[in-house]
Amino acid sequence: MLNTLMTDVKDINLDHVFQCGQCFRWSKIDDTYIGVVQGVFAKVTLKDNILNIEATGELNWNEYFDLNRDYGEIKATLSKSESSMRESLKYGYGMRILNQDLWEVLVSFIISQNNNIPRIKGCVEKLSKKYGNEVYEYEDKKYYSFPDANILAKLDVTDLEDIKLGYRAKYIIDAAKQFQNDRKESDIDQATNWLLSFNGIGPKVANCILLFGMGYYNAFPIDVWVKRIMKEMFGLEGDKSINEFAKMKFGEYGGFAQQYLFYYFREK
DNA sequence: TTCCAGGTGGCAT
DNA sequence: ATGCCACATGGA
Repeated sequence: MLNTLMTDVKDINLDHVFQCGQCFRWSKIDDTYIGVVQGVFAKVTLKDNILNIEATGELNWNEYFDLNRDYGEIKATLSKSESSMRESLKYGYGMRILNQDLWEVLVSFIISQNNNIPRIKGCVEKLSKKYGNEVYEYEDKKYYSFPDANILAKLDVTDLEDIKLGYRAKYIIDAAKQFQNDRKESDIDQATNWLLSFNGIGPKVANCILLFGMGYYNAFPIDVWVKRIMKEMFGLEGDKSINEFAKMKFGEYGGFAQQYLFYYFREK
């Protein structure tokens, strides 16, 4: 196991990072989070501003946890432009947007449609167990990588019956056939069009993928929770007015704002 | 039993 | 362009 220490880390809390709804493959045992990233098994703890990572392989953890970004500045800016954000910012003070694998995010959020978080996690786990590679065994539990697109592309929907993906199984196999990692989209509009060309990816899922898997931090996913929040806080209804408001109010930090709000209201 | 969950595709206006 | 509605699954 490789041990990595990140000292003096700021604006980070592992519960906020892993439980804010952006990822589905980390589990908590006592104070330790355990997961698999890019085929690397890892145990993560945070104590006294030291992030301790034990992993089975090399990974740029600095990038994964987005540690080069100044979240203090982001929170200060959001707080200034919209004072009613402050409760959410305070509540989820240690949230960070992880730099996750695009393919894993794409599939995970196809699964997320009309679904609940515990079941999404279950589906992603079962998918990994059946079609990923065994990466490590820890305390009598085996951990698996998320399966590559070329593995899932060969499957038939009947192969996925026991994963209980429902009608989403077809979307995932089709997406696996269509997915190419070497793409040429260079801005958010091109990337959005590429995502919307997948069957089973609509505006909401596309925005989640843009934000969590492609580094477009101005993406603003609008789901049932965000609709409630926007109506309650600002009296806004309809995706169009919500999008305009987010763009005007949060600008390049839209994705962060959305995530602080989502996490606070969902936990509340 | 019915309703809901980080929605979307297909079809009718 | 906009408004319904079916869609698998499991927990409340």
